[in-house]
Amino acid sequence: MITSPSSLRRSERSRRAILRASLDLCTERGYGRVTVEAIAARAGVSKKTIYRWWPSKGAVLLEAFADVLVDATPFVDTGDIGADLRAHVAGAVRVLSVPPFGPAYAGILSELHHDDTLARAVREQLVDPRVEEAVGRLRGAQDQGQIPPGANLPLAVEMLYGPVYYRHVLGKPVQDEETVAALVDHVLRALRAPGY
Amino acid sequence: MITSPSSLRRSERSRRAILRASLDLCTERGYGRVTVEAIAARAGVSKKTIYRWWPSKGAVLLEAFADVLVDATPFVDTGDIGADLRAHVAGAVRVLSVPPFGPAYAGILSELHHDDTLARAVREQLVDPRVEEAVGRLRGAQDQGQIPPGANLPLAVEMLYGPVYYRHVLGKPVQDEETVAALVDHVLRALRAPGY
Amino acid sequence: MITSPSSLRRSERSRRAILRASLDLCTERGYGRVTVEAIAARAGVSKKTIYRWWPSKGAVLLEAFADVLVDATPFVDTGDIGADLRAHVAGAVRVLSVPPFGPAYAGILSELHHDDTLARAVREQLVDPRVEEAVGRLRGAQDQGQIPPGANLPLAVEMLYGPVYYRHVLGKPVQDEETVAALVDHVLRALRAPGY
Amino acid sequence: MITSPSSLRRSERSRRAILRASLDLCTERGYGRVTVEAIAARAGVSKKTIYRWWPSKGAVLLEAFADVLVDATPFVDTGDIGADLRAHVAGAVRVLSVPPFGPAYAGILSELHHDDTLARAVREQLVDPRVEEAVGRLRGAQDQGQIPPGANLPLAVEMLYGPVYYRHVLGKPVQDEETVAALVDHVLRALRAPGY
DNA sequence: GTATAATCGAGACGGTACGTCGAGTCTTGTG
DNA sequence: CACAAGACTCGACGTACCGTCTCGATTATAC
Repeated sequence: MITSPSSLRRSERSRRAILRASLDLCTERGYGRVTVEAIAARAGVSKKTIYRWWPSKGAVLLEAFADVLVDATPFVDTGDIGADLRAHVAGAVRVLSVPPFGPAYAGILSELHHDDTLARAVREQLVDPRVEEAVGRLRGAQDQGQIPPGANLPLAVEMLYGPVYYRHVLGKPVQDEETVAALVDHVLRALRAPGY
Repeated sequence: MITSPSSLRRSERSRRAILRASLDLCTERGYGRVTVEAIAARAGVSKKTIYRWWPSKGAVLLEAFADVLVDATPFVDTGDIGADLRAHVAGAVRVLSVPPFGPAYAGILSELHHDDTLARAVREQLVDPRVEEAVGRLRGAQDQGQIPPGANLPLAVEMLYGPVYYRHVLGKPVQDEETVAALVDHVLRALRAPGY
Repeated sequence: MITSPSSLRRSERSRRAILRASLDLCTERGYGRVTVEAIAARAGVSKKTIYRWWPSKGAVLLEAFADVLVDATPFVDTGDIGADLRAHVAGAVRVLSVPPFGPAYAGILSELHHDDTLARAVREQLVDPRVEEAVGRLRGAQDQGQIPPGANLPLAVEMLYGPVYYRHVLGKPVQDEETVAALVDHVLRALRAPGY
Repeated sequence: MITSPSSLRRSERSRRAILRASLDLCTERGYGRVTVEAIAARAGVSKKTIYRWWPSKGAVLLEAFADVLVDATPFVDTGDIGADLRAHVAGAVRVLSVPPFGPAYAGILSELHHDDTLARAVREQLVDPRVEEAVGRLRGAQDQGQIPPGANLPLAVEMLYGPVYYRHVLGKPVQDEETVAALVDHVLRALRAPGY
């Protein structure tokens, strides 16, 4: 976690109340109206306690959000690379379409441009692991001959996630499975097309 | 425009000073530290004048940003769809890599999730026109037989812009022409691959 | 009047609308919430027109108020100095107890301490004439032997008006005729008591 | 006090700095040009702290003013009611003629007509105690036979304070001891004259 | 009867201050 | 010593009026 002041005296009770309150407030008012003061009041916690363990409200919500996303985007190898990619992306899309997670993540993303610490945390804890898993799965498919050698796998993953983020940020989130399927289909087609 | 009180009495002098000041401040301090107060002070203008014509600082910066982007992403038909798409996307990427436009646009995007008016303005003034032009150019290529009939052109455009936004939002903007070229190449390959 | 830019082209229509609007607003909202902008809007008049003819909102209300007060505090000589003083003071008290005049006058008084022009206008147009009339009437009574020679008549008048202002300013205005009568009675008794 | 959030955690340091700054600004600029912002800046205090403990700038200045006035108008019984009243009123007159207290009090009075809370505070903290003391002292003199039984003592006190307020509000403050002496003399004469 | 010049409505402008909000820090007293 | 409570400084918010300043569009004499 981003936390760190190293202490075992930390109150688990307070931590849970804070994460819970921040998600509740996000549901009720939307990310933009969540404030550290409101979280503290709702959780029955001192502002100081929040600042002691998290650097910003974005970090609080990131922690509250991360577990959910990790659970929702498992990565398995069924042998069918298309099915596996569809399941993976569909998991993310599904989480983002269930309040408060979609708005919360949009809110977190909105802080990245002025909060480098948070940006690094998001990349290291959320994005990179998922990208690497996806690249790894693609590489497995490549080894099995389902994808030509020399294919630009990182770019492929960006073509997969890119539209999801693009539409989420612009407020027209991807909602349906068909779009996910079409996306995966096109990416795989690009990789398999002649030209490498 | 987002503006509204519709008046011919509006001071062009003030308008220009405001747009200029907002871009300058964005360069000097970054989007997050630009405030309406600072814009007003820098432009030698009262806050009321800003609030009279724009609903938020995001709207001010959007207007300041829009002209530049429009100029930078022309759309021509050279007969070579690949070259045309590369030129178009590269124009956008180039603008976003020149301060203050990259940070400014990241900042604007960061406000969309809590400012629906601004979100609509961005879509209607910046995103949709560009997307439609790109779709139109692809349709032209389709008519000439360079792309199979039945190809999912809107999805293709999202696969083009998606990664650019994705990386811009995550703070790793696309900077080089090779990435743009590879992106366009993959998208076209997906469209042309058998399967439609 | 305080006015003056010397012109016969002045619109009587506007003048009346302004005075009317200012009294109406004073009734509805209280003096403190009357603003030049509101008067202009209510009267269907440009702010510039108000500023052309009056230096401040206090001056506008003074003009609206002055006529009323002058009519309400006539000064006659019935031969009975006590009755005359009672009638005079009671007239003022009566005006001040009818909205909007009481609050309006309290409001005007409240501006005197930071508006010397207005303070002079109030003294010269409202206070001094009334004081002088009262002193004159007392002097007449003195000539008739109802008051000893050498009595401090100006002080007597201040003892008459003083409590009225005192209570008006402190928000406990004199309302009843008995208080006025007692006041006049005591003042006359002071003047007639041995000691001069 | 007017204050209210009732706390022992209140910073005495800030409170003193605020009262001091408000009086200083009143001296330098006059009551009308004192603003909450200026008080905060001068006192090195945030506006929030001022608004936390006082409802308005008038309340701040009232508190700053009250101590001084209380000290300046002691009430003693020397056995000579005339001398005692003269000393009492002269004390108030003297305070009001020393900047910044005269202008400050005029300014406070000017807010009473649109600030009921402040009006009540002025009456309860400043005016009523002084009036009651004066009435009490007169009653003592009455008991000793210096004043006839049945005399209207509250009215007498208003005849004493009334002219002081009247002239203060109209910008011609009582300055000299002779006027005070004459005032007291007339009031006592009224009380002692036959007729009760 | 027209010039012609000031006044009119409307309302944008640069300002100053308002009173509120939230950030992040600091202090006090309790368990 | 972490905690809750909450006061503190700071800086920005968005609003309200101020008094000044163009703008045409009426007027209403003075030619």
